[in-house]
Amino acid sequence: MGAPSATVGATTYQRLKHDIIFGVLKPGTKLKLDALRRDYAASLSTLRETLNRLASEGFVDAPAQRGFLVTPVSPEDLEEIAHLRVLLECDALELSLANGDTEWEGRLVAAHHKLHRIETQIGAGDLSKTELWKRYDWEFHLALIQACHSRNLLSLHAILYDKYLRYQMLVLTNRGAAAVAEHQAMLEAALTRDAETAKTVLKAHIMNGLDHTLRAMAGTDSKP
Amino acid sequence: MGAPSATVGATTYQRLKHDIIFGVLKPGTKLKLDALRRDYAASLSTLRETLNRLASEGFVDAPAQRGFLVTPVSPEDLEEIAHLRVLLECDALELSLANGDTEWEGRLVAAHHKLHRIETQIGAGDLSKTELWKRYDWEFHLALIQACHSRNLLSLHAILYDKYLRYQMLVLTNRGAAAVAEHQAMLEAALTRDAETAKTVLKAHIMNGLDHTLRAMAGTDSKP
DNA sequence: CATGGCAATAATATATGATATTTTACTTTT
DNA sequence: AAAAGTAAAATATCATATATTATTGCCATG
Repeated sequence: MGAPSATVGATTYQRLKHDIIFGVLKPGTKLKLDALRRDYAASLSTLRETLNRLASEGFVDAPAQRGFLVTPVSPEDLEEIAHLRVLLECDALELSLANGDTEWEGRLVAAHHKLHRIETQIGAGDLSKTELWKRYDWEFHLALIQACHSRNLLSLHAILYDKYLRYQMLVLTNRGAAAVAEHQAMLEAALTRDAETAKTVLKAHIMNGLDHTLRAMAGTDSKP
Repeated sequence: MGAPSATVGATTYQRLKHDIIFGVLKPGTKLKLDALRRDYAASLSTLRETLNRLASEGFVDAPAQRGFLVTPVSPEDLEEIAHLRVLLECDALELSLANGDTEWEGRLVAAHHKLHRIETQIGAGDLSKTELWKRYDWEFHLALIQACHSRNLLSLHAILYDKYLRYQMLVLTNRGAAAVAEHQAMLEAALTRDAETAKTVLKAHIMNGLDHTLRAMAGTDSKP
């Protein structure tokens, strides 16, 4: 039972991407192929294939002739990502509210329930269950837009969500009650098909998170 | 002079991508590694790296354990792509009009001039200079949004433009005078910083192209 | 003491060949 | 003609080899 063992390439891809997003591999880190071969138990060819994919998604930089490194971070980059996430996710949300059927509503309610549970359990300081919490956050945001029926839109959005997430993981803080209320408001607006409200709250939700993360980044900045 | 010979990987990437976009490799074609090795004079490793990159950009499909194929086409996919291109390019255009300086205006005027020249030379039926024409079209659309100052936005847009272009190349027709007028209108709106008009025209420009291509696709459809 | 240049070293890009698995094609059987 | 089983082709992965390119440390020169 469970997923039948996937290919080496696929698991390496997931592990590397995970480690970049969750900060195991810090921004700017040089990715030396020999070291990676040990750590990820994959051959050179497989690793290079994986790194090329991550490079084209923007999680890895591949300057010509000098290998790979974890894509660096910057406030400007985060702002761009947040901006794009607002643009795409709001658009997808509108489409989804227009198309979603009852099945979709069911999945949305379920996703929100799980997210709400863990959000209220965790509280504003606790960071022990971060991975699970972020998974549920992802599932809720995905559920919201899933009825947009555009594979292209969904796959672009997934990448942006992950890039945004990396910055959140970098500063390791959470906004607590405010975010909970925003999720609640989005659920309600979605169920009543109030696209305008839903979009407004979503935009605020993302921009507040941006603001929060930017402040935290400035706080932990290396410059004194 | 000229670009110093790039790496094998880079040139293979460009050639493969070009051949997919311009229909040398038809949608759905199986990409057999052995054959590619001959045709593109690259080793297996290099080819697989390239194909993985193209896969993550969506030009190639890579179903688990059964190699690679040129991503198939469908009217739905084209509609999604056109929709996304409108969304991103209009947003970028607005930002660009807000930020562009005189240098930017200069590059824009130059790009339009080249495009206009070749557009009026070619006429509605001629397809001999297609590649050059499309290059100038790209340069003009890029010039319009280049002052948006968002690397992330520009790189997403570049991929969408290429995907849209593949469909246009697939049906090999052009809209003639109408498109010329739209380009002209966009240039003027851009120079007068009239973002609303520019966006409206741009949206119409893309949607008209979509419509045109969809009709042509329906016409050459394999089903009788 | 700084600086420019050069050799030694490390790392990368590319290529080749080998093996285990998996698909696909084909043939035989019922 | 459907099912089953086998042969052939293709893929995924790996180990290794070579040429090219980047990096580092050292030395001479100013």
